[in-house]
Amino acid sequence: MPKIVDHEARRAEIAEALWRVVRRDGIGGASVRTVAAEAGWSPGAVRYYFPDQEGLLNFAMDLVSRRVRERIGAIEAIEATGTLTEIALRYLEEVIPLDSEREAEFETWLSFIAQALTETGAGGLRDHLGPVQDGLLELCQSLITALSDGNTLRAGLDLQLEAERLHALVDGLALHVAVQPGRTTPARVHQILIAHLETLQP
Amino acid sequence: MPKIVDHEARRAEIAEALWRVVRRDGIGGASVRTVAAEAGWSPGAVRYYFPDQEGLLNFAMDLVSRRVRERIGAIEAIEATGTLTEIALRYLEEVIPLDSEREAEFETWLSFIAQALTETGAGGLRDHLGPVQDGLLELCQSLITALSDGNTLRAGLDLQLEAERLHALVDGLALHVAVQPGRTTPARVHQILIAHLETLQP
DNA sequence: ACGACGATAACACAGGTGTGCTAAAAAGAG
DNA sequence: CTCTTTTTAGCACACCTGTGTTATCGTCGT
Repeated sequence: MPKIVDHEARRAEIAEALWRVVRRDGIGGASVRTVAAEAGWSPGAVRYYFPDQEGLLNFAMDLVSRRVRERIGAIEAIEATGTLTEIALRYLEEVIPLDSEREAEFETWLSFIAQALTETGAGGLRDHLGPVQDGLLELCQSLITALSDGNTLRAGLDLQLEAERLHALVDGLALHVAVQPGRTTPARVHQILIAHLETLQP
Repeated sequence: MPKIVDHEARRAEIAEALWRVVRRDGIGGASVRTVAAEAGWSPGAVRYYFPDQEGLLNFAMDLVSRRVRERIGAIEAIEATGTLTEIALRYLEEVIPLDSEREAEFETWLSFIAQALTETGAGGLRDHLGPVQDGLLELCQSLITALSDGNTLRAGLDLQLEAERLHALVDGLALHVAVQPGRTTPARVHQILIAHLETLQP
């Protein structure tokens, strides 16, 4: 029997190289050859795992999607000390790109979004947009629900609307951090999120 | 004397063709040839007005930037009837992509952002990011200030922080409209903005 | 040792790209 | 009409792209 490699792991490794290329040169710079060079293999080797580049791009975007949702799922196990608001804050900051790793992830994701929006109808990159969006929205929903159940929420609020408002705020902050990190600093994001959560309190 | 054409107008016309190509095929699809075909000229003609494609891209992005800021400036003349909150709402909805034209503009802008973020340091597309961002932030600032001066604002609010929070909310909503127009409808955006402005009232 | 087969590399081809250069066309002044 | 300058089209070159095909390498069970 010949050498056996874990295909899925190898594909993930190549996809991560794709991310780095996309972040460095934009999505247009992600050719089979450049990705192969970034990953440290020959173009032929890359094409063994991905017959065409469309499949490569799709896999890479899907992998981002899966990683993001995994991370959102993983933070269920976050430290549950302090007030409910403090806990909610900790959840949210897990999602906003405040360190360089998540910053890279968000910028890459932004490139994917821009590319996916050019495709009309479903069936390509566009299919990966919804799940990530949904994951973050569901997180916001469960946070709002938790605040509500803990009587940490003003009465008479529309919970669904508040979740969507929080969701938009979080994505907007993430975008601002990416575009103008000098102005929208992590500390500033912290302040704005605190202020927002406080306005939800009784 | 030879035929005289308005260079600036012709460049703008070509830049608008560039936008259409970017929106349809992504920024990678915007070559000198494709843009020329979209604009209805020969590649040579396009190259007469833009010596290289980097200049073309820069001009096109700068033109978006100028147009957006012009539009923000132009809505100073908006109808000033109703409560201050209603007026503020009308301003904000002038900025969020709720019709197909501004939707196209926003998607194109998103592609530019993604591409600009790949460039390290200043000097390229990245220079056009700040001004647009600033324009929208300043609009939010003046709206918050107007609400404050009109005693339509809760006491004790940090005006600068509220402007930034509103700014992030607006950009997040715009992003959500672009990514999931099915879920984030214009009517929903309207509701969320109203809810947000109401939380700022005394 | 050997052979079989998964994994990798290499090459070939047609097509698209940016851009430098050159020839043609158009249009008003004299 | 003719000349002059601006504007447009066209061609050529080297380079990069995706992908199909073919050959080589490495590793293991026998």
